[in-house]
Amino acid sequence: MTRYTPSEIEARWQAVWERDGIFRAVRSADKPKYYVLEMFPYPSGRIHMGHVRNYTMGDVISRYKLAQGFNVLHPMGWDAFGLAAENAAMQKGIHPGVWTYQNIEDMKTQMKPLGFSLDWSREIATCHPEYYRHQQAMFIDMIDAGLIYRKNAVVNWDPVDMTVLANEQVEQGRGWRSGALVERRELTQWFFKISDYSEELLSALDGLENWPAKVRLMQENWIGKSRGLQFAFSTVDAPEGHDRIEVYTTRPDTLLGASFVGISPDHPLAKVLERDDEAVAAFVTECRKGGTTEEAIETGEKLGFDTGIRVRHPFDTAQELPVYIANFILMDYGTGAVFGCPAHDVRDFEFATKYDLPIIATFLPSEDSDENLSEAFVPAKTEKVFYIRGFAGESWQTGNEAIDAAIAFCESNGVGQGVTKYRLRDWGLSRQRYWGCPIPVVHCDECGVVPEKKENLPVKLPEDVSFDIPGNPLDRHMEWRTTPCPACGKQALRETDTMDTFVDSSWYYARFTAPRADTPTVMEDAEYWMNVDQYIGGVEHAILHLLYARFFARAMQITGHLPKSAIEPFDALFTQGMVTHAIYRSTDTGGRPVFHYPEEVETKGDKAFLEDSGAEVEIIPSAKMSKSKNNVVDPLNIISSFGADTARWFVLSDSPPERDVEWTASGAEAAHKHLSRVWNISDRITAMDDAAGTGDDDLLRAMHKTIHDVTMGIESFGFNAAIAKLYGFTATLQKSTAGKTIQREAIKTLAQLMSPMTPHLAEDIWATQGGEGLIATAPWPQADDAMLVDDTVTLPIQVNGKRRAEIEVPAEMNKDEIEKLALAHEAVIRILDGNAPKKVIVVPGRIVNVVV
RNA sequence: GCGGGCGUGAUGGAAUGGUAGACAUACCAGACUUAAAAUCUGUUGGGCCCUGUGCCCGUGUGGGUUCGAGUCCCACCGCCCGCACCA
Repeated sequence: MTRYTPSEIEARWQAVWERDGIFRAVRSADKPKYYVLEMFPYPSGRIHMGHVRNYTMGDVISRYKLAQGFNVLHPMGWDAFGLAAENAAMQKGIHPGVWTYQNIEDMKTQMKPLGFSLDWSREIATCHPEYYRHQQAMFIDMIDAGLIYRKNAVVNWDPVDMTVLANEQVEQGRGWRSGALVERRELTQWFFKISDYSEELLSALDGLENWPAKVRLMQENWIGKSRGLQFAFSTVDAPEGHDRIEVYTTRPDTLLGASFVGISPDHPLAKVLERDDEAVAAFVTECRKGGTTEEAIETGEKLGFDTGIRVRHPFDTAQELPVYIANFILMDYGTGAVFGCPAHDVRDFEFATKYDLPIIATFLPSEDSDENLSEAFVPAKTEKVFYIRGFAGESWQTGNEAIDAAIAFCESNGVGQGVTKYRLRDWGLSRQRYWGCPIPVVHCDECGVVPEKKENLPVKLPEDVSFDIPGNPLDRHMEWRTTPCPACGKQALRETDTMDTFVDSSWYYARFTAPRADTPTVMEDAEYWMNVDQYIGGVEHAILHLLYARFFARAMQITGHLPKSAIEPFDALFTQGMVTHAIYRSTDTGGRPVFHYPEEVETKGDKAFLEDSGAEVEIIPSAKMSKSKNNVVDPLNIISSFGADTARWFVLSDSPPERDVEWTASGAEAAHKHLSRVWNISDRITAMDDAAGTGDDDLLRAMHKTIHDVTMGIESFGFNAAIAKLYGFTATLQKSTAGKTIQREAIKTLAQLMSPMTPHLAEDIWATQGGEGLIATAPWPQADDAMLVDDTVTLPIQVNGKRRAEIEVPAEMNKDEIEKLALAHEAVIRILDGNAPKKVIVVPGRIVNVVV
């Protein structure tokens, strides 16, 4: 009897895999390729259970595909630029580069014991000049291709991180990392022309069948396509140059319900008025402030200022509408001006009520409805309504029909035109930070903004910087900044902004296909390895990273860095859930909450007690692992006490992969127990003598069913269900009295089926039982269809849909005979009580239903 | 507000429209043990008559489609997520 000692076998097999280089990906024309990628980590220095879960899922796929004979690419790298490194530099006085590279080393040593099937020879770090020099080269190519431009823009300024944020990085008026209230600043910034690809990025979503519908929908909403009418009101008493106000509306069918025109505080007309009128200036200033105060965001009070200017209604020039400056109108959507139709818009209704403007219904739910509305009437656009002030189409029609008719009518009468708009803005990429990829341009007094020459790349970050003063140290580094102009050779200054770190992660998947190449990519490699067949990561990247990466693949195709076939870089996407843990809380004498680490707590049933004092603590169920709540479980502790295979098995076993899984000590122990049990079975089989046993056929049938079920489970990301089947088969094998040869075949197959999840244990059993070569490269077992069908099947008999009896029949028995048998069953006869059945439904192999 | 998802035992969760609760946890009982741990075995949705190889109810609530619904359709309730003054 030997003992399962994961620490010993795991290290041993990892060494063998590394020695044989079996996970090294080499291009090969005669093998189908499979590219599996997990979202690469930020090198914080510590791996956590979320990493373990994410990379274990990828590893299951990778090992499974390898066993199926695919040429698998499964690389790993580091999303290594970012603010945390600078914060560490400020707090601890360590250079961001030193901190980052040390963290990478630390995390690698923590990841290696998990035994992932990674090709470490392709490792990349985005902060390495060998990575970012290619990013700089592509940046220059993209400027040439017109995909990047510079403009003066009002930007989101994070006053804590002292940098600009993209619109996507502002959440409810706050910086996504710092949580600080974002201010508005006007700066000259670099932008990717992602908005030019709005339609393309939207319509291509349809082709991403193997993406979660949820993610596609989130992107669709984010791109925010709308169809509407753009037209101009002519003004009365307006300042010069403003004899027209362009507006955009998605509800042109409500044009006859217009009662005011609203313009943004940032509208050009508002800016003109602001200059000459103190009251306007005061109001506009208030609005700008108001946009970012917490109170304004919460209450959302609609404020307006009557400019005194009037506009003429396009259909009836005698009708004049007032022009308000309103705080809720955004300059960067549509034209920065709207017409208000209070009857059919909740916000306009609120505004009209406040400023005593008319509320004019254009349509009603029925012909006899009251025209005087007490609240805005906003039915779904697919609902038929009755138009009392329609001007195009039928009286009874849906909103959509009316909108189409209204646009057609307006176009043919010279009132504006139908326009499609998108919510998606261009992606501002400039960041006023040190630890990022330098933007490779030079500012020359003579030549203006000039891209650096490609032969001068990389523009490397200077090493000698200090972080004792807030702001970007590059600004202060005159020696680094001063450089000859690439165009005229005169002394000029480098750009000190660096790129948003989302740029780094927008193309790393492509770099992995040729990680050491002198060019950003190599066409043959990209053509062979792209696309990523399976991408796995957190749903938190559903919009930002995945949208940027999709855009970047297109931009790289245009600039000749990716083949056309790779413009949608991720064929299949899987978004996995988090690892959660209960929180253990007590209160101190001052009534403040105290959070206890799981290892300080002993659980008994549904109660938990502190190990040292025995005091009971409150259990708060399942929350995301968080340092502030002390509900973290360190993977390293789990590996040292149970082994990597246990950690891997457990994170897959308890919940479907797309959902959160709660880490529990008992669950981890159960996983470990199970692996020991498998080990012991293998041990027992080894010690068996060769005498014939009983039930060989039953064991083989169970084995083939398990092969079938587990294979299906892995294919469909049903890892938890696959594991349940493996538990079942283990129990069967444990009790089996079959002969040694058959049991040996069964344990070897079990090891193979487990090998994607618990590769070390599987490898060891394989070797012990005389498996050929490594289990990692052994061909995946095939289920024999003939073995999946039993000779006899148990059919439940229902009467009126309720189960009443069971019969055991030969599998190939025909319907008529089954029906006869079922009707002859005593329970059925008793229930029928002499009555003839109305109908008997026989589903062969499934069920019999007798209808009375 | 708009969009989407999900509601199944004490718990995590199984279930191509076909025996609801697989598998695991927890609990309880038993074997082994001086004892404990470990290991192994067994029970566990609720109720009724406990006589069964018995009957009734049961997948958030109410309705519908179907021979048959956790699964499909409609309405409602609850929870979760995304977006949000988007014209």
